[in-house]
Amino acid sequence: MGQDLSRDLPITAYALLGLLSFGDSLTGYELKQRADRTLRFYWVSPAMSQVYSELERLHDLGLVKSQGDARSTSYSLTSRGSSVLTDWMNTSPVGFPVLKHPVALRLLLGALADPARVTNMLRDHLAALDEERAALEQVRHSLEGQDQPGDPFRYPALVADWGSSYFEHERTIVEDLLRRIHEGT
Amino acid sequence: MGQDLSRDLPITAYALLGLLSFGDSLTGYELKQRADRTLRFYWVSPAMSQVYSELERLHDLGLVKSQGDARSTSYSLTSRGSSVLTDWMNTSPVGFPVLKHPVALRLLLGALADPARVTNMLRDHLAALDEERAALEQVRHSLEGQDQPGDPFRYPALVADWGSSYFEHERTIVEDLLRRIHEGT
DNA sequence: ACAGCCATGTAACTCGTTACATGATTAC
DNA sequence: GTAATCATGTAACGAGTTACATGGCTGT
Repeated sequence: MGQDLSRDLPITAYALLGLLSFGDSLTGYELKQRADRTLRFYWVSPAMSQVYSELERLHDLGLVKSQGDARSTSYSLTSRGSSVLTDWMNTSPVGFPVLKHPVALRLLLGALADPARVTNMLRDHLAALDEERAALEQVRHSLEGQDQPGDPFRYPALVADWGSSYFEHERTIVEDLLRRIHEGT
Repeated sequence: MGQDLSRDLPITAYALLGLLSFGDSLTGYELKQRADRTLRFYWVSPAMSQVYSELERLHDLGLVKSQGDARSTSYSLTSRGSSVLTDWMNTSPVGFPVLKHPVALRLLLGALADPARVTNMLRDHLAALDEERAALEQVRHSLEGQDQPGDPFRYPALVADWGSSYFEHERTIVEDLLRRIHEGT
C-alpha cells in the first residue's frame, strides 16, 4: 500500500496541487468545480472519479492533508506538497502544447464531406468559441481588483487574458476560413 | 479474433484513415511519418506501436487492405473504409478542442516559481513556437500549386494556414505577457 | 565494419474515462 | 414529496505510452 515515492506524478496531479495552492481547503467536489472553471481552459478537467483517486494518491504521498469525516472531507496542501509543487514549477521540463482540435482535423479532410457540413461545422465552432470565451471572461472579471503585480491572482489573470486573446483570434481565423471557402465556390 | 463492429472507433483511427484518404498506399512506418508531419499540429501523432496496432484493427474491420509481405506491408483504404470515413465526416459530433498547455498551466502558478524561471520559460516557448511554425510552413509550401479550389490539397492548405496564424498570434500574446510581467516589477 | 534508417511488432503499464452505486442536504 | 445539488467512491475498460526486441537495407 502507499505510493512509490520515486515515480513522477502525472501533470494532472501537479495541476490539482496547483489548484490547492491558493490557500484554501477544498473537498474533492469543490476541487472538481474549480477545475471546471479554470483548469479546463489550459489543461483538462479530470473526471470526478479521477479527482478522488488523485487526492487519495496525493494524501498517501503526504502532499495534501485531509480534514473532516467520511461524509465530507476537505483537502489542503501540506508543506511537503507545497515544496514539491514549487520544485516542479522551477525544475521540471515544460514541453510544447498539445492541441486536439476536432474541427481542424475534419477541415483537413473537408474534401470528403458535404460542403454544407463543412460550413455548418465552422459556424457551430464560432458559436462554441463565443460561449467558451464568455465563460472565461466571467472568470476573468471575478479576478478584477486582485490582478495587479503582487496580488494573489495576478498570474491567473494573465493566463485568463491569454485564453481570451486566443479565443478571439481563433474566431477571426475561422471567419476568414469561411470567407475563403465561399469565395472559391 | 476480429473486432466488434458495433463499437465506435477512437478519433485517432479516423485520423489515420484520413491520412490514407489521399489516394496512396503507405507502410505503417510511412504513415507515422505523415502523422509527424501533419497530424501532430491539430491532433496527436500516435506512437509507432499504436500505428501498427491501429492498422491491424482497421484491417480486421475491412477498412484498409494490405499489400506486400511481412517484411514490408503497405496499406490503403478499401471502399468500405472510404465510406465509413465519409460517414464519420458527415455525421459524427464534432466537439470542442482540447488544449494541454504546459506553459499556460505553469504561468497560472507563476507566483510559486522563481521570477527568472517564468521569464525563461516564456522565452523558450517563443523559440519553440518559431520552430514549430517553420516546420508547418515548410509543409504549407510543399502544397503550393495544389491548393486552389478543386485541387487535392486545398483543405490541407487551409488548415496549414490556420495553424500558421495560430502560431503567429501565440507569439504576439507571449511577447505581450513578457512585457506585462516586466513592467510590473 | 558500422551507423543510421526502414520496418514490424510484443509486453507491461498508466492515465483517464464511463457507468454504476449510494446517500445526505437543500430548495421549492 | 421530490428534484437538484453536494459528496464520495468502485469497477471495468480503452487509449496510448515507453521499453524492449528483432532484423534488413543503405551509405560511407
